[in-house]
Amino acid sequence: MDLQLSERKIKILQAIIRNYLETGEPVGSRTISKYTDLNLSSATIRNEMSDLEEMGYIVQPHTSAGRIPSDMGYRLYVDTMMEEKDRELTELKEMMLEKEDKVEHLLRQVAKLLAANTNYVSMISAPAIHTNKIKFIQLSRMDERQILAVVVAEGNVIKNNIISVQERLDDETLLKLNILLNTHLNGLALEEINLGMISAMKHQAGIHSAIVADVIDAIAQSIRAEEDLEVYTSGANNIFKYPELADQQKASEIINTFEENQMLTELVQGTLSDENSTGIQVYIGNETPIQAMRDCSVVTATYELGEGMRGTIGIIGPKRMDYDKVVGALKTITHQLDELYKNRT
Amino acid sequence: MDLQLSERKIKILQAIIRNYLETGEPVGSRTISKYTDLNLSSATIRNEMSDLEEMGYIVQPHTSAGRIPSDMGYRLYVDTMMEEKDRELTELKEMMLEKEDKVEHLLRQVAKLLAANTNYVSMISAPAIHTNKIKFIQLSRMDERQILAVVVAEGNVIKNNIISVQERLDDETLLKLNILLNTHLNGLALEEINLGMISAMKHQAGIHSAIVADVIDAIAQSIRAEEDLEVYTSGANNIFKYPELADQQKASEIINTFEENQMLTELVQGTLSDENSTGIQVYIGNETPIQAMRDCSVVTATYELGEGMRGTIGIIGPKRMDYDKVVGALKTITHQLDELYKNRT
DNA sequence: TGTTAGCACTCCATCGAGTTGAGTGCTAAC
DNA sequence: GTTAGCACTCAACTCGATGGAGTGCTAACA
Repeated sequence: MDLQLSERKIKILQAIIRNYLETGEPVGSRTISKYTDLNLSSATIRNEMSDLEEMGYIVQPHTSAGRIPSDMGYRLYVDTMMEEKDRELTELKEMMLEKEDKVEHLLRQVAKLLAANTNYVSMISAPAIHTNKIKFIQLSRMDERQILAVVVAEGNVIKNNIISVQERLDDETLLKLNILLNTHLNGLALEEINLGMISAMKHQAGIHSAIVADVIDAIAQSIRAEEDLEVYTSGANNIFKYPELADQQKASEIINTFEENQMLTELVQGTLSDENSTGIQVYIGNETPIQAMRDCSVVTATYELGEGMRGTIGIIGPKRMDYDKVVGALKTITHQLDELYKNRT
Repeated sequence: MDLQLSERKIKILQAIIRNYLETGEPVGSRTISKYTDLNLSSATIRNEMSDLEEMGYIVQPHTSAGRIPSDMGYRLYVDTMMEEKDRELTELKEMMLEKEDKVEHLLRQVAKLLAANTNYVSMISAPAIHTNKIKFIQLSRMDERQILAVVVAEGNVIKNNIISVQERLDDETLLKLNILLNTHLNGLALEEINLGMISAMKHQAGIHSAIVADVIDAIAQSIRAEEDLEVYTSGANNIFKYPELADQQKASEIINTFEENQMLTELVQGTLSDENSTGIQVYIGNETPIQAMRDCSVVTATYELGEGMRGTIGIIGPKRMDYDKVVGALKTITHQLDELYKNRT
């Protein structure tokens, strides 16, 4: 048997997958024979299907049932046969015109929209601040022993931090510290802050060097706290629309995973670190790093809100999800998010 | 038939409910006859049960099945027969010692803990800021046309707000505005800010009165934005542990409700506005304002984090939830949250 | 040599009949 | 007022029969 896929085999495989994506039912040889332009009898199709099964692209749930795509089959489909559908998400455009000024709200809205449009579950991670530049820092005194540090980063991401200090601070000192911090740190990405700078600042702060240390610690910490980054999900109940995911065992597991968004961050990290051409990644079944989602497929994309502010947006659905549509939708949406930022500045 | 419940009927009803809460199965006359100290034959129990059914406290899922409590039966139980179990939530104490400084994180933790301990779904609303006093306001300039307003309220609740202004502001003016706002507004609850004050401030601001208006608008808006208050839920997948809630239709509906936390706020509002003695409210089945939860019971409690900062904490579970335990746990937890605040200040 | 028709075979899904067991309501006796 | 006894009901389960979709194989055909 030739291990190479003939043209005809590809056509048949494609037909099988397309059909299965639509119906969710195993597809038999007669269906293919009838609804393709191949003009082959079901018997011939059967032979070919037998080959395809042996090659590992399709499987039979049981003898005397039709075939369904294997993970490998889906993979081939996604890699080589997909035809993206460009879906217009007009609602998104409208929504964005409203200029949600809270990034968080915007993202939630996007997630919601995406879930509603695709009938899958959507997730979206807030853009990671640590790739981002500090716009300014503002220290204010709250009371005797506490000061409030506000860090504003490029893209108007705001972090608040309450710092407890040992010594009392008068207004003048606070002002000086403010200036000191801002002159040194403004415009820097958070990774760019190094020990040399810190010690220089400490030196300049003189007797207040302890506070500088505290403040920088707090800033660093507030950044690190962001490491377990927020991930919003939407449309979790959509999984009930797909019988293969809707049984209690699986549904419970999946829902739980969404709640423990800890796990989702793994996915996000994976997507962010990966630098492939399109920025879109597809995890089929067991390819996903999340055990609970072995019966799902996950499609993720990276969006950018300008200068290094990157987040991840993703769709989780059954393995038989409409990849064409999903990839198209994700592309559209990331593109529109990019646009949004451009218009904003 | 006497409409008054005899001592014996009460005992039987109580036994039925207790048993049903434990097993989740309809309970028959023989069970009661055996496992109570009433020493009555099953036939007698049957007669009594027949009465109880006629009175509406119990129902039969079908002829030839045992009885289960009706909403009315549960109601009677909760109102008069419950024996709170004081559960020690030691983990909570430990956790609180760590002094999570972000209120949000603390609340999420509490929700998680509560869900894990009860095996029901928990929800918790962030404390409403609008019952709260302004500690200070800090305006900083971000760039030409934008200023950042940080409002810190009693209890260290922090709101950020980016305000776009028409005119350019120099540092001096900003400083003046800062002082102006703080002298007028510090220590006030947000409802206490009235038009008189605002016009006074505008007057003092002179040519910058437009900005004062902008700022106050923004503050008011940031407060109003808080109206659709955050509600965190945890343990959603616990509903799958109760067959009466685990079927697709219902589970989907319930999960969806959690996501649209819009709905939950209704519940929260209801609890917050109600001023009954214990602060604990029990909604059984159809009593709940949320249609999707007609097969659930919801128990809510109000917690306080000092001076007017109140939020709601709640448990959602099947109607046959262990009310004794849940009410106990909620009391413990709200009490400990109160304690926490005391130790903090 | 590739394609097709035909046929036996497999296996799931569905349906109905029969069985079981828990539980009731009623009646008559205590 | 309480209890024993009995007929009755009904959901849940088991079991076998039936039907249909689909396959694999073989033999014939172009």
